Amino acid sequence: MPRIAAPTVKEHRDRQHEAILDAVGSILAEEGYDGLELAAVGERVGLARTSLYRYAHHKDELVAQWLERAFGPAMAEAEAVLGGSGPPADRLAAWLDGQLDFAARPRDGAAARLMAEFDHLPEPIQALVIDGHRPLRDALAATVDEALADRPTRDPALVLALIDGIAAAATRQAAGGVSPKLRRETRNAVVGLLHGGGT
Amino acid sequence: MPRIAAPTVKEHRDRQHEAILDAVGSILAEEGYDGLELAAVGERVGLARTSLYRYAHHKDELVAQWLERAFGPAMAEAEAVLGGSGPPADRLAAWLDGQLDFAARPRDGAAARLMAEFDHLPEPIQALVIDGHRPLRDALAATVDEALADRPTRDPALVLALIDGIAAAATRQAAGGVSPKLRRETRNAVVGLLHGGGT
DNA sequence: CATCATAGCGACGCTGAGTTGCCAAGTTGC
DNA sequence: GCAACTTGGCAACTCAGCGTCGCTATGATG
Repeated sequence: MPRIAAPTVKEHRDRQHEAILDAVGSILAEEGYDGLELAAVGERVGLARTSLYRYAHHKDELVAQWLERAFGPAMAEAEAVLGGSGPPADRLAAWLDGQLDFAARPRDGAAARLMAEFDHLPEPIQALVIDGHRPLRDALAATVDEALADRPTRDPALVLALIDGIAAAATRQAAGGVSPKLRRETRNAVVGLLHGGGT
Repeated sequence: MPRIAAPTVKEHRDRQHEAILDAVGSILAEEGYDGLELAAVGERVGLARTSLYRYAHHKDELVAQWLERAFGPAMAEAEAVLGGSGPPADRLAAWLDGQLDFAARPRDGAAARLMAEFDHLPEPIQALVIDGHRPLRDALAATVDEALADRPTRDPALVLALIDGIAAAATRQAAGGVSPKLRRETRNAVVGLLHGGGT
């Protein structure tokens, strides 16, 4: 155990782990997923590339850990917003507002970017993350169901998919900053999607 | 020039090229972009892996060629639809209809899948293809501008981005078949996005 | 028929992920 | 306080996949 810079080994390990995930995040923000190389991660932390395998079994696991750390709190909050009280359309709009804020926070730029590109990530990562997302997906679906409860001709699953598309597009836009216009257009788009609709 | 199975060399080359792009397409459909390996492409065509470099400088160029072949006609048609006559909202709806039909054609499943995820493809591919897409993007933007011409408070760029998101989400849904409901929900979503809006 | 152009291929080099065995430095039990 | 144990770190290795190079065989060209 060479070079320990913390009171205890356990603590040292925690710090290193944090530093590694920080490096992963910043590289993801700068280079994107395809530009993420373990050698670069190690270099930023001051570790040999192979030492990273003490903290994760695979490169993708490192990314998954980082996603968990980055998304965990925001997802919990989003779930709370969706599960709150008030008209479902308002809750959805509030959720979207939160998404935009999250995407706009510079520190979480990488997170937002990956969220927007989720479909393109390698299968294993999707699989690793999808479980963490399930509660949020369920909350979203439930809220859309509720919003459309008295509109039997609407198709909640499709509406949910379209809201998803809007949210993804808006999130991408928000990476460059959240303007009032963006907030308004997005909110109107979602609310319109719920209220508009067919016969 | 060993083993030629066509009247002329030129023709032989064309056939090989077609066969290679076919192989690229089928592998893309089966394995996705990340699962595309030149060795597999070569094997399907009956060529050594390295021989593929006679037809493209890089792996990504092969993908770009395939995209061009796959999207070219559909893009031209989409451009024509958008540039047609009638209310701009109707033209956008018609364009979306075409997108859904295209995505639902089994033979073009891989193309539709990649189109839906275009934004998430690796940078080099985007760069290679983006030029081919520009006319369509321009036509889309122009149509949205036209649709919002008498609504000075709206933001055409943002609306376009959101329509994009809806189109992508709908295209993904359409890969599993186009139901009347999907068609209706999608159309309403886009039209609502144009007509709804702020103050 | 001599020359040229080029499809195809095998050998090679490079990069980046993952494995293995060793060492050094904390931790633990007596 | 020392011996046994644990574990972070690392260098050397393997492996997969992309791209390059030089040669050969064969069709085109005059």
